[in-house]
Amino acid sequence: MYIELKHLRTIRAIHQAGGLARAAEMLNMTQSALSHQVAGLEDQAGMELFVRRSKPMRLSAAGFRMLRISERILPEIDALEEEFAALRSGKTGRLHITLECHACYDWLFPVLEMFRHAWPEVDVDIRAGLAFDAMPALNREEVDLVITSDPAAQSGVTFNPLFDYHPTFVASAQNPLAAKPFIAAEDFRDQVVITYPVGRDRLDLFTEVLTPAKVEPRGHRTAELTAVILMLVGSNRGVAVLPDWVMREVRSSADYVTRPLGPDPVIKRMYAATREEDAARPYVAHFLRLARVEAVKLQRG
Amino acid sequence: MYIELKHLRTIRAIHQAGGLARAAEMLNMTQSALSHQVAGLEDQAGMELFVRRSKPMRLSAAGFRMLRISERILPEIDALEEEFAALRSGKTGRLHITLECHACYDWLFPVLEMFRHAWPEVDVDIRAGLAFDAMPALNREEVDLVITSDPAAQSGVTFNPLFDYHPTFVASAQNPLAAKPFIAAEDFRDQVVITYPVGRDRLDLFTEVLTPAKVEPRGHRTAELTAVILMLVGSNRGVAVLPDWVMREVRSSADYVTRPLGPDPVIKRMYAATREEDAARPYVAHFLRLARVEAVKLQRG
DNA sequence: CCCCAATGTGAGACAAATTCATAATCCGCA
DNA sequence: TGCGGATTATGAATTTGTCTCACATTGGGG
Repeated sequence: MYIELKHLRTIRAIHQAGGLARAAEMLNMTQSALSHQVAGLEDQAGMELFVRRSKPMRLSAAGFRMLRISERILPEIDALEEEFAALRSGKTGRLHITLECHACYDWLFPVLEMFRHAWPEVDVDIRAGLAFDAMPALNREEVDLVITSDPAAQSGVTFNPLFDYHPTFVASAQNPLAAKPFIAAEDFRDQVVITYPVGRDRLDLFTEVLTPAKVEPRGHRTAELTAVILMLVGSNRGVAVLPDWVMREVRSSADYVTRPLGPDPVIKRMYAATREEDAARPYVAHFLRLARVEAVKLQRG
Repeated sequence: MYIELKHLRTIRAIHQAGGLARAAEMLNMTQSALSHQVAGLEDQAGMELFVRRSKPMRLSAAGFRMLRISERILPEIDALEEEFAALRSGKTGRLHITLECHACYDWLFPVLEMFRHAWPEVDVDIRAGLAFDAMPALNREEVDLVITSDPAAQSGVTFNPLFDYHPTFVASAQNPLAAKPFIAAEDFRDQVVITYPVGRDRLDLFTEVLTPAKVEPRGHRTAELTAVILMLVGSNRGVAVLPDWVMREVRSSADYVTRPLGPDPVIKRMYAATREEDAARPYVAHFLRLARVEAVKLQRG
């Protein structure tokens, strides 16, 4: 027995219109077509859905059950169609974000807060756990936006610059390196470095400084949270390299020193990668604008 | 845009099977057919419901929304189909009852109580208010069973006998008529009669006694409830004619007297009218059996 | 880079839905 | 009770849609 939505619409229309002929008009078809359709439906259902003893035909008991189902289901379908219309017009959609930049959580949350307020219909989420190969996930539409500082050119993907930052050295004021005006690769040889627990290829300290100079630090420990890293640094259990804007609170503290990486200061750029098709969506554009503004605020302290 | 259940089933199948080819197999069609169908659906939706960048194709964000709707709606349809199967096999159905016999409420409720226990799936109801032309309503399938003592032969309707009863005179022990062994039409000429508030053509007192004898009682007042009628009779405000079994509690009371209508005692038969097609339904047959058993119990007191 | 598996495409076959024309019913009214 | 209008049913022809077959195309893994 193959009920279709067409049948539910028919049942509802005949009930509402109070007769087959009027219902046919309502559904933009001939009375004959509807009559054939009803006959087919009753044949499939194996019972009469209408009472024909009286002339404008009416629903039978079984027909009423079907009507009740119709009245529950058809509005849901209508809602789906509306939702699709909204999707097409760009008023709604999905924005699932993943970060390759571990420190960026601090900066992302306020952005998302503002965004959700402006686009309540958009399905926002942060997808942790697949940060390792974010770009393929972007391609497969598992996520819609990747925060990354590594713009590996790729067809179909747009890298939208967000802001520039300096990977910056931070240490306890007690640390001997506090005496130096800038920090070079060699300086890390007898230091314990503290990083996020991710691969070296995704840590500025390694990609920009240590790996090119082939320097191995004395020790390496990891911490999930930026605040924990700074705490460990503050108690001189190690040193770290973090984006400059992460240290906005620490810079004014007497317990810490921050130093540029040198001799030439390293400058990196953070990007929001999106699929090309999505870049045109209004809410994506709005997210990027919000992100840039928020980043500027952060850097100014 | 015309979404159909077919499409919802397709979306669900492709998601479950994890690919179009396997889904096609699951739905008993060729891969090609499903491909065409999906293309048509996406065309109608005006957007891609699947991501084809990866090889076994997966749902896109929009596709997932449709999947969620599918998972809400399809089980309801399955439930409807099961319900229809039950209707066909006679395990379930509707039993809307109307009474032409006003006194029968007292007797019907215990029957319905037992019936609901035995057939919980059957939609039972008592339809008041249309008692005036119950038989046409039976024909139009507005009700499914009519309790009546007037078997007006009619095509398509079966009258199932339930029990015989005597319309019986009841009066206060103070009433002069208490002295008579039986009550005749003439005896009512100086009495106030108390009846249910329905037309005379549906009151045994009139149809069987007064109207044939062309006797008009001194007065006529009405009451909705049997208990109220008996109360009024008890305080000698009038006399009444009710089915014998209604008086089971009153007969043993010293305040009342009950007398047959005479000289020849009137015997009437109560019927349950059903449409012929319905008489075969198992739950209808069961209801009739219960009704007869209960009636016997009542008459024995 | 090639091959396998998965998906897309186009033409023709087939099935289903629709229409047109007309018949059969029912309803109300005189 | 019979008549006219309204309502539904039916049958054949036609249109529309869906499926299949055969083959092209495209990713992904070795």
